[in-house]
Amino acid sequence: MEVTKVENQRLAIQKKIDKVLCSKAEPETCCPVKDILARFGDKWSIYTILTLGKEEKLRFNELKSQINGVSQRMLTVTLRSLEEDGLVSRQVYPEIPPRVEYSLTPLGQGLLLQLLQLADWAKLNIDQILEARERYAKKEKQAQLA
Amino acid sequence: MEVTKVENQRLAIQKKIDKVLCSKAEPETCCPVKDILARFGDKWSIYTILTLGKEEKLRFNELKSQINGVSQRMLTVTLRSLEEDGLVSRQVYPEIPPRVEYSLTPLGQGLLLQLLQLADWAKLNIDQILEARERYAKKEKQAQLA
DNA sequence: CAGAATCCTTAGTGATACTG
DNA sequence: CAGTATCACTAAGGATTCTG
Repeated sequence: MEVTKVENQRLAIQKKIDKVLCSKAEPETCCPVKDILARFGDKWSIYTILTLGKEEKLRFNELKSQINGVSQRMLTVTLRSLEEDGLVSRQVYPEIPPRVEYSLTPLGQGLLLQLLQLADWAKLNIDQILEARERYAKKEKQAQLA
Repeated sequence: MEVTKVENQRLAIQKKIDKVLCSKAEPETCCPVKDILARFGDKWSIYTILTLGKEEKLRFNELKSQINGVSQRMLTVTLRSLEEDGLVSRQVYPEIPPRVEYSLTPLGQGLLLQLLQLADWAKLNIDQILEARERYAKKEKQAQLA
């Protein structure tokens, strides 16, 4: 019985993978995971989403000062691409000096929750990963000596 | 009552973000999410993990033929980095011709589950994202005409 | 078969200067 | 303030050739 259960779980996973992993043709829009990952797989998107998640509404320079190390250019590029995907909304107030407020859309908030879940897993397993890296580094060293 | 509940949820999220988002110093090892994302934010890692998740054990060329478009070099690089993090195990059989079998470690299987969860979200929301992109493209076009 | 090594192209990123 | 435009650099990725 137990064995069948595990077996069934395995099959369910394989089935899921098959649906997610469209192996051929159209590299775009075909694999939704890949497409989503491309959104925050870059250097600044995660930080931007997390920072906006904390504060609800932030102006350009507020974001820039809270995201440590980002350049003006890259923040602009990142915000544009997030806006393009409907994850961030951009509210322009036609004043002088100009004021622009950024915030997460409901869609962006949904993604934020996914990121936080991933973060839970990451925190739970980061030590294992760091250990694995050390082990690997040691093995490398020994291989070089030989 | 309802309001307080929502309010509390919001605070819980902000707290979580604060823990995940270490804003200053040590860019490495400090933000676990970023660190994990760097693992499969690249071009081939996800495909590799998903493909290995389907088949349990695969040889180098089997992987290469199943991951559509990957070069020999990039597959090697990807596998090495996944092995380094303890996500993939590499079993060498000292025969002639050589045989090498790759498989997910328990840690890698854990990450696979996370990826599949993300995939669920992705599939659920990909349409909204695509719509947002179209809307954005239209707005861009109109702005250019003006 | 499973790669290592090399070279080359280009996309991502960053610094700087300028503008409504 | 909130950008845009330009240039320059680096690293990711890919094509090819060679090997135990």
